[in-house]
Amino acid sequence: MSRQDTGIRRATISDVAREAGVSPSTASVVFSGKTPVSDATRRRVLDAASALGYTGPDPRAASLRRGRSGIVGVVFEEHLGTAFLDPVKTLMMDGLADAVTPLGAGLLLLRDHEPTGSGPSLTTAPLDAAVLIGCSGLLRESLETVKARGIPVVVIEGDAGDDVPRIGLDNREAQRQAASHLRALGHREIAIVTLPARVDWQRGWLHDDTAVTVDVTRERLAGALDVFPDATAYAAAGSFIDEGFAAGREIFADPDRRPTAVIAQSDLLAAGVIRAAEEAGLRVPEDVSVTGFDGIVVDGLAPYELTTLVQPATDKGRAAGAAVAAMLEGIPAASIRFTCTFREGNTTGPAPALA
Amino acid sequence: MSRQDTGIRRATISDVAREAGVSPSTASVVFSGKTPVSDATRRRVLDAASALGYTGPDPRAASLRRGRSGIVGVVFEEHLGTAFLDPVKTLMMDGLADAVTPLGAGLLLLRDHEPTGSGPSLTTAPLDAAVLIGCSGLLRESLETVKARGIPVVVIEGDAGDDVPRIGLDNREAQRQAASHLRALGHREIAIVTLPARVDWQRGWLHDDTAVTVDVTRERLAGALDVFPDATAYAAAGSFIDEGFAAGREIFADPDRRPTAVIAQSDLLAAGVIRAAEEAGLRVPEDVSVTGFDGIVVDGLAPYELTTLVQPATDKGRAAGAAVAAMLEGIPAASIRFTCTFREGNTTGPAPALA
DNA sequence: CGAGACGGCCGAATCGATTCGACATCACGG
DNA sequence: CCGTGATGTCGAATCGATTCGGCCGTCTCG
Repeated sequence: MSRQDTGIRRATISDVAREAGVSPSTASVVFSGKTPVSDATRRRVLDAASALGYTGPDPRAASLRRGRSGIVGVVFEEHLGTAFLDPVKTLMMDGLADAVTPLGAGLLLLRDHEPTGSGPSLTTAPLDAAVLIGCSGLLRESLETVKARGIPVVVIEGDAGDDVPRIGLDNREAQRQAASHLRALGHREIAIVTLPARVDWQRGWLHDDTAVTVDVTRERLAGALDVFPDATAYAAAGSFIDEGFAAGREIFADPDRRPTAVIAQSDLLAAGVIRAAEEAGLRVPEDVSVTGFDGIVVDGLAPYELTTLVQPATDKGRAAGAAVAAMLEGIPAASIRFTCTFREGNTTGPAPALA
Repeated sequence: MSRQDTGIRRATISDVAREAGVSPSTASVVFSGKTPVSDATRRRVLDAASALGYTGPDPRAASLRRGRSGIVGVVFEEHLGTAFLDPVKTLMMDGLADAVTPLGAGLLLLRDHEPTGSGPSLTTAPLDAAVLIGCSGLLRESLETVKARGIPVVVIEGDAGDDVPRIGLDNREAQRQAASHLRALGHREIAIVTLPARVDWQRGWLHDDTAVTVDVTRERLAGALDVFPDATAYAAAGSFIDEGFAAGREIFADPDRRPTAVIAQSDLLAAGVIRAAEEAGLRVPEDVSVTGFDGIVVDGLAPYELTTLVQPATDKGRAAGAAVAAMLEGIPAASIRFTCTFREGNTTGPAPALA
């Protein structure tokens, strides 16, 4: 009934064993290769299998017995499609995929807060481990479920308590480095374009620093403020060029109060800011300097080369994968904090002489 | 042993049942809700569960018994990270996610040709269904495995034989429409920038039409050639702005043989072509017209509005999800062919008068 | 007041494969 | 000629939950 209605049900390994005249255990071993089998037997089993159209052990049954499903859940806090719009996340996924593949595992996409109820959540999916991405408070909830299920967890860019390995970045220090660079170039009037301050944030000026609940945003902001305590900050609604463009327009709106440099918290934002600057008739970097963050390749930004902080996004993913692998082995995984590298491009230059 | 080494093993539903003083079947029913249970019993079971730290049925066991895992595999033919660079695929994933969520299923990312061997493939993952994306011959192989396993399959943008539902696009007709538009505007000298002609294609002029093995590329090319048989074609190595830029440079290189219009097979390529045109000192659309394909929002292309073919990318994903859902119900799903809508932007205009 | 209906709960079989200790066989060296 | 290993195969238990027929007690309606 519940079976694929081809009338007859698929062959099982017992069927194959019977057909081959061996015991199920032997047949099983032929497929798993856990134990040596004589060539003759192997041949017989394999022949029987293909005769019956048996394509290998049912993963469901295997995973039950093994206690492993070969699936690592990746939990996002945003709409799945949105997550992949972010090149950094994409790169991380890449690294993650790289790292779990040799483990024989695949990546299951999960949403943090499933809206339509019935979806597969942390609770119902056959996961071996989970990787949480992001840092908003929302993840806390997911975290509890997962920890309760006794599944190894790793958190990327977020804080999940001390018992959960964390893959992070030296956001504050890195951002401070970029800020110092600008300071050294003589800049004093600075505007900051930040990533969203909160989930569901609408773009707008950031007057109250405490309003920032997203860790990454807060840390990078702090780094910038370390050097320029008086800088103004405008928070975008996402890491997109268009958001940066909108922010840039705001920032360059009043000719009398134009900053000489803009610190953007992502390369995409920076690209938008540059475009806004061009629109406002400002040359980059002669009239205004712009720094980014991430070190990704912004498609279509040429000939500009962003002055930015290069973060090892792929490595972060890979590290998360490695941590998962370790935990699966029973070895406790340590938190890792990656370091960004400052890269000077052609979007920053000496502060223009005072008008 | 193989257990999570917390010393004691996790509680099972039988433990809970015992603790609550009911039979395992009753306890099971409390969680699944398949059968009415008295409130008193439910309470007892739930209490027992939380006392034992039982977080719900083990998905592995459940899926074995149920014959369903709640997982739909999505097979890409490229590096996972690369796949998400394409906005169209991203949108499709979105639609797909939407459509399978109410089904209670999640999306498992799979690579067609797992390089490192041991990865989870179509053969080893506990899939309820699979969605193949893309169209190269490589997928053929995957297809066989999946069909052999008796798993429902849907193919997006590709041909998999008549017994496999296919979600497609009227690529040729649509592209022809754009070409006709240009023709009506008086254009006669046309260059086409195509998507990759083959997997692992290096960018370059396309001299031999038969070299094109990728379906989408071929169909759109055919549509353009229907109207402009003599058009030259340059095949990019991927759907990126930078690729379009590179192609554009080639195309605009020789001032004596510049086309008056460029048909790009994707919006991203078109954006790059426009940028190349600007670089060459050509105005769009006064000196050269450019059309795209996809109808996506190209981040940072403003103020241009591409003349393009809008394809219902999200709907394609949704349709694939729906097809999967149907097949899971035992209802055979039909192939669907979506229609693109021509949208005129400000990147096409009358052909310039002859110099 | 009795019979049928129905809500609730239980038993037992089942899903399909894996695993490990036991066992048979055969070769070889002392 | 027999003990000792090595090699390969088998049996049986197990993984954890689901499901369906059946049974029992109560409620309802005639």
